[in-house]
Amino acid sequence: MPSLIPASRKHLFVSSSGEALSRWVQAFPKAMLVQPKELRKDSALLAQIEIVWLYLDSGLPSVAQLAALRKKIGSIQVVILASSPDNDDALKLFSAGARGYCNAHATAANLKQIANVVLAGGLWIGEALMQRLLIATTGALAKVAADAAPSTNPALQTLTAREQEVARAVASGSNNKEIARALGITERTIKAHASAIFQKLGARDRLHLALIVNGHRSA
Amino acid sequence: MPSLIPASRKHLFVSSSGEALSRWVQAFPKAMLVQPKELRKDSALLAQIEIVWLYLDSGLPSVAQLAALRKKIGSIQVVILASSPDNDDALKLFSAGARGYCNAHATAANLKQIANVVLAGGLWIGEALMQRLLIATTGALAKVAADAAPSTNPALQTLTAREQEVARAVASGSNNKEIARALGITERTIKAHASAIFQKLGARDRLHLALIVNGHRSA
DNA sequence: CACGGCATTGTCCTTAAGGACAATAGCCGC
DNA sequence: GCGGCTATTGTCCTTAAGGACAATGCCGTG
Repeated sequence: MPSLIPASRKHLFVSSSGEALSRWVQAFPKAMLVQPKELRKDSALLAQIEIVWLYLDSGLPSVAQLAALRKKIGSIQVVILASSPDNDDALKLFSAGARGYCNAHATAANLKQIANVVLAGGLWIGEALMQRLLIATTGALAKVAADAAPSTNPALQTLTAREQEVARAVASGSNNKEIARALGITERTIKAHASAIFQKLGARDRLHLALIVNGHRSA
Repeated sequence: MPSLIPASRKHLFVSSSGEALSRWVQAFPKAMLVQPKELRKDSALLAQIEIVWLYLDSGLPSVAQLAALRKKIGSIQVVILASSPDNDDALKLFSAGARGYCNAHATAANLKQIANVVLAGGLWIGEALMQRLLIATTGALAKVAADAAPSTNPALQTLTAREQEVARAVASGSNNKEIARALGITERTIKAHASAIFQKLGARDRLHLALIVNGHRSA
C-alpha cells in the first residue's frame, strides 16, 4: 500500500536489509526508505529524488549492488553508505559511478554536508581517503617528521632548557597554572618564561607559539 | 546556509604571470591576487584565506608549482585553475593535495560553486574530467591510500559551515577581533561561534581547538 | 671578585577570552 | 504559520594572559 509521495522528497535511502539508521531520518526527516526490489516495481518512487543513498549489504559485492541500483535509477546521484568502510572498495565504487562514500554511522550533520557537496556537483570521498589526500604531500612529511623527531625542532633551539620545557607545555595546551604546578614553581615565573619565549620566537601569544612548536608556522 | 559570497578575504588567487582573469574578480570581488614569490615575503597575507586558487603557469611543471605553493600556505585548500586542462595532470595534482581542478576560464558562477563544494569538504574534479577521472582515479587514489594514515578527523564535520570558518581561523592563530573583521561581523558573534565550537568539540579554549583542528589532539 | 646569563618571584596594569543570560531575524520543514 | 536551527548581537561579569618595571639568588668565566 504505497502512500502518497510528498512534493519535496529529495532523498531516497536504499537498504537491502530494510534496516534504517536513526541518523538518516534525523538528517532528512522526509526521506524515503526502500529495498532494492521495490524500485523495479514502482519507478514512480524516483519522481523527485535527487540523491540516492545506498546502504551496502556487507554480504554482497558492493560494486554489483551499485551497478544493479544504477540500472533502476538512471543518472541520479548515488552516495554509498558503508557499514565498514574500505578504501579499496571505495575506489571501485567511485569508478562505478558513485558520487560519495561515507560511513553509514555518519552524523546527521555529516549527511547534510555530503548532500550539499554532491548536489553542488562535488565529490565526497570519505573521511579516511580525504585525510590521506590532505596529508599525502608536504603535510604528511612535516607531520611525520614532527611526530618522529619532535626534539629537532629548530625553533626551540634558541631557547634555554627551562624555556623549552615551558614552550612544550604551552604548545600542548596547558595553561600557566597547570604548568606552574607541574614544574613546581610559581605561575608568575611561567609568565616570565613565556614572555621570554614569545620575544625570542616572535610569537605574539601562546597559540602562535603552539603553531610554531607544532610545525604549523615558522618562527 | 550563509551567503556564498565571502564578506572578506577568504580567497587568494596565485598567478605567476600576475595575470588576473576578470571572472575571478567577478566571482570574488574581495579576493586578493598575488604572485608566488610575494607569499614568502608576507605570510600575513594568508591570515584569513580559506581557499587558494592556483593559476598554473603552463611553462612549468604543475606538480612542482603546487608543491612550492603548499610549502608557503600550509594546509589551506587549493583549487587548480588550468588554462589548458589535462586529465593526467589533474590526477597528479590531486595526489599532491589539490582539492579542486577546473578550467581557468570557468564562469564566476562556476567558481562560486566550486568554492562552495571545497569549503564544505568536497572534492571538485571538473565536469569534463568527471567521467574519465572516475575511472583513472582508481590508480591515483589507490597509491595515496597505500600510505598508512590511521588518524581521522571528523571533528570539524560536526560543525556548521560558519563554525568551520571560525574554527579554522582560530586554529590558524587569529584572535577574535581579526576574525570579526575578516568575516565582516562583530567580535561578539565570533565569541558566540567559538563558544559553540568549544562545546561541540569539547575544547576548553582556543588553543585546544587549534590542537584538535591541526590534528594534535582528538576531539 | 665582577659581570653576565639564567631562574625565580613580586606588584600593577591592560586587554583578550570566555561564560551567563538573552534577544532578534532569516530559513526551512511539517 | 509554527517550531527548530542558525546567525547575529547585546550587556555584565570573571578570569587568564601578557607587558612594564624591578628585585634576588645562583653559577660560571674572565
